[in-house]
Amino acid sequence: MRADARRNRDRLLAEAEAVFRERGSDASLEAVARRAGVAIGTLYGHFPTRKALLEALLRDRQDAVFRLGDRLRDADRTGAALAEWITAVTEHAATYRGLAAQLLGSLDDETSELNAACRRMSEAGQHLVARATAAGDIRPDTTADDVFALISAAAWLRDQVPPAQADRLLTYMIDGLARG
Amino acid sequence: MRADARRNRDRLLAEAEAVFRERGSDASLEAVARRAGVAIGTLYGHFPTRKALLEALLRDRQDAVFRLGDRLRDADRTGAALAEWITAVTEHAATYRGLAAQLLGSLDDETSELNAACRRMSEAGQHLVARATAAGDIRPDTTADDVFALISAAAWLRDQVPPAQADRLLTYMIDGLARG
DNA sequence: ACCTGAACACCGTTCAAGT
DNA sequence: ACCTGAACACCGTTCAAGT
Repeated sequence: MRADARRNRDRLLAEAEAVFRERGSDASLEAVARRAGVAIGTLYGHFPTRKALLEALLRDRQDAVFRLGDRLRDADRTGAALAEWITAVTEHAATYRGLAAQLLGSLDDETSELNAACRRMSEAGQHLVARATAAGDIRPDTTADDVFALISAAAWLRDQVPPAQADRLLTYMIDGLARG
Repeated sequence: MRADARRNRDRLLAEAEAVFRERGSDASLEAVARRAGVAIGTLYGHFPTRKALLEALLRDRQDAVFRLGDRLRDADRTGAALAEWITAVTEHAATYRGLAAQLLGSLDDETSELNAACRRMSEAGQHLVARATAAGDIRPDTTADDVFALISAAAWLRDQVPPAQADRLLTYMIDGLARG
């Protein structure tokens, strides 16, 4: 990759991060290009879709989430492990306003650049759900899709209400999952 | 109100209803005006903001919700009454994609044309929450704002996942509220 | 009293032309 | 190999001019 291309790519990612944090993940791509000091076509050259740009932005953060998933795989307290997973992924999915909807919508959309990441997250959740149901820690009919959807709803809430309230409501949701 | 103005207003409401159902509550207002056969200025003349248009669209449906609120005011089983209220308002808030966010955001925004409706809904909820906490049917620290936020999250979910799953997750949330 | 539609500012996306 | 920016299609919102 040419040096100037690399530099443009890096600047685009940095400005996209800033703009998405300020205005949400549906913010203007023209604004991102403008702030990065490149033409709009350069943005499209590096990231053909908004989701491709989002995927690149989330890469590093996702790795941390997956490491947590690995660490929780064999935890003794399966209910607590699932709760910790849900809390971490909720925070991840609330990085930018509007991201939760994109992630939830990408789980079943194979054309989405976010699909692979969503599937990996869902599969990590799947394992934790299976262990928690086997241990009787959560409702027996719970699916990995349920957990992914609940996480998305909690992440959506984090963008709409004060953090303390969002945390409390997430606790309610997790408890609702536990109730048999 | 002049007869032609009345006719335009009615057509605008009918087409907005259709367009918002198809494309969500942030659909193009130009498309609404186009389908109603009037100029875009006519739409703005009748409804100065998108929220004003939404408010007019929701009026009838809201009345039904408030009647349910009145009916539940003195119910014996306060937990069940609150659950019924939550279910009904969730359905109401999921009428169009994107509406839940507008409603939740309008609760504390006095400049929003939806503010009055949100406050009325919140107050009806407030009474049911107070009765349910007094009876020990739900967590004692639950507020009317919590319930409104939970309803919004459930409504948001209804636009993202299949109805059966949304119903199941709403049950989880309501149970989470009940857990002491 | 109400309607029209041009005007302005803005955006998503593509692609021919440049370096 | 990559970048530029004009081009096209679309939208939100306002407001002078019409009826």
